[in-house]
Amino acid sequence: MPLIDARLLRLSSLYTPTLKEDPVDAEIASHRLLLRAGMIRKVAAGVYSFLPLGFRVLRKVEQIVREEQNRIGAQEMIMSIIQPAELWHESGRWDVYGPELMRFTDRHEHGFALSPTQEELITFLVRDELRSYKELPKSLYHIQWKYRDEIRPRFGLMRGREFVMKDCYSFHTTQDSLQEHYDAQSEAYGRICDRLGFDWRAVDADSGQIGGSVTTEFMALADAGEASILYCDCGFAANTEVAQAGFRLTEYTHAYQSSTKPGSTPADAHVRDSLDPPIDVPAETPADSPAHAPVNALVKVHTPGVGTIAELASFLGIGEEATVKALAGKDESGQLTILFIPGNHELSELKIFKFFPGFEFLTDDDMELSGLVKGYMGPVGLPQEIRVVADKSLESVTSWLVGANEVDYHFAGATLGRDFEIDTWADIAEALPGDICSVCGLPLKGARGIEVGQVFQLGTKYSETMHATYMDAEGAEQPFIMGCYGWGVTRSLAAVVEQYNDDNGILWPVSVAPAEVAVIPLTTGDELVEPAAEKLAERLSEAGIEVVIDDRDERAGVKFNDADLIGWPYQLVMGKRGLEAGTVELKTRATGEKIDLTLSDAAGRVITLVEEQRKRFL
RNA sequence: CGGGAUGUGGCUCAGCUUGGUAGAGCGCUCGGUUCGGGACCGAGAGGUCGCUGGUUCAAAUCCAGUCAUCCCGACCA
Repeated sequence: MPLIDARLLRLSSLYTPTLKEDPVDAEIASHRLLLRAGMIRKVAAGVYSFLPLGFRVLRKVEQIVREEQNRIGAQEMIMSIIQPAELWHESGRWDVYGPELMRFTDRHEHGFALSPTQEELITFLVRDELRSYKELPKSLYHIQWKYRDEIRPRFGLMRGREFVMKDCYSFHTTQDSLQEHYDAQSEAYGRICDRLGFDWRAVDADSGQIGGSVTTEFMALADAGEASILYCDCGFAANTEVAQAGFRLTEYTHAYQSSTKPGSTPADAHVRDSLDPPIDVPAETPADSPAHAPVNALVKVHTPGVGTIAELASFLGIGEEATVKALAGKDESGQLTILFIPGNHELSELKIFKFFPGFEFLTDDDMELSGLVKGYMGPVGLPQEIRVVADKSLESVTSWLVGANEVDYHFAGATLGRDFEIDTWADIAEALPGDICSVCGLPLKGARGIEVGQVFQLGTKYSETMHATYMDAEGAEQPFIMGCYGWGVTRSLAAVVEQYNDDNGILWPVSVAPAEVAVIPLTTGDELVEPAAEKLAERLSEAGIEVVIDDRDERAGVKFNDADLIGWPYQLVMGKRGLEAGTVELKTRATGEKIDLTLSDAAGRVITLVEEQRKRFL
């Protein structure tokens, strides 16, 4: 058996150890199938080797990214993974990055880091040689291994400690110039998503550790994704971390009325929309019943032992969205703060930290000391010294159902401006699907996503701390205005499999498939089948098609199953039966469709199909 | 780091409760029969039972520690 065949991939000699059974440690589709198809193997937690077929796919993903970067004028280079500690000290991130930065010491006791990202090195690289405004703008990228000692690597290639990332850095003299390249990168990222076949969304996001203010994440939609996003048909889309939902007005304009039945308990109470006309109060109702109160009156409701939102909602027989949740904490100055958010929402930690750095919740003891009643906090009658903050979505809600600051009691109909005031309105609640889009007012939809890319406008954050400057037209030193653009290459590979798989295996889009066409002779050694298969494979290969031939001495079932598992997009099945009638079978993996072609037509038809697919992904 | 779980031939797992001989299926090697959706028959190779220590006449099994891996949470391409 020849070891090398430059044109044809031969399964008989290819190293692709496929597995019949699911590996026990693999949970999600991409991890499971890439292992089973013999494309990757685990080395350690979050560290994988790419076997020949996996490597081919990896190279194809890289090539698509490379072409789209080159197209917008970014220049490819390659920077080292090993980086001296001094650079990281200079930017201040040696300490900030924390244990996630993989570090080591050489024999001379010099500290180094394995690169998790390249802001430091690229800034170091250009600051002494890119000196004049005449040389700007510049955009430089490389596709390189990255190292991050993740707290919890998981899901195979999805969150590894070693992964391939394309990272690009651009240098500008003006914000306009940065914006222009940022837009070009965003468009390039959209094209990469399209060429990889992604169902994707570009979303507003948090800039995290990298810093900067303007940023967009590119999400491949998939249930296995670690990110959650909210989007709207109007085009709005954001990472749930930062999504600011519009007012959930109608949900909260409820007033409480106690039941009118004599001897009734609060559990019989019902909640009605405040815009409705007042309900009729039957004649026999006692004169002191709250039922006689105006609809928006402040009503104290006895709610014994009801200390949580869930209990309150079920006790009153209403939805959690009709209640207001209170949380007590303090910021770094020690200022006591009560936060109010819609009852069915959670506080967003990311948002609260932006408003109140160092915010932490009050302990039960602290609450008692401050005179707060756990489980029954509300805005009515709070001491002056407590700062009262409420989520923006509550601003237009006039009537609140809240704690009465007294054990076992809540207030219904607590009215903003009449019964209480809010000191600060802030976006602090995490938005949910069904919340109102702040752009168009329709309900938001939710989805899970895999973050495959993110673009940032860094501004002068790194150039200032690392003194990276150029000379402007007036001869004055100016810090570079920078952008950076990351794309997860290995993660993209996993994302493709997440979106393209079925019970039998992977359904590679032609753009990244390890080969475009598989020729599958069903009987080896047969004087009719074997030469015909070799000839057909040869012809396709000569036409520039990437062909694999399954020339292993295996039974038909094994070949079919491996072909579907690995996911060759087009499979030409050649059996004795068909060939005697002059036909071969063409199976399209993505659709499962099988059609018979005459032997003489087969090559031409498949070449046309592949070329159509190639165009689709260009 | 907190919570949960698992470590037994290459893979998937049984055996552990109740200590005494290490097992199955798949895969692999050889021979034969088969050959269009993971064949069958026969023969065979292959295991420090994660590691260390303890209890015991005797430990895969009981005890302690430790390491690794996976899942949930806090961090992120």
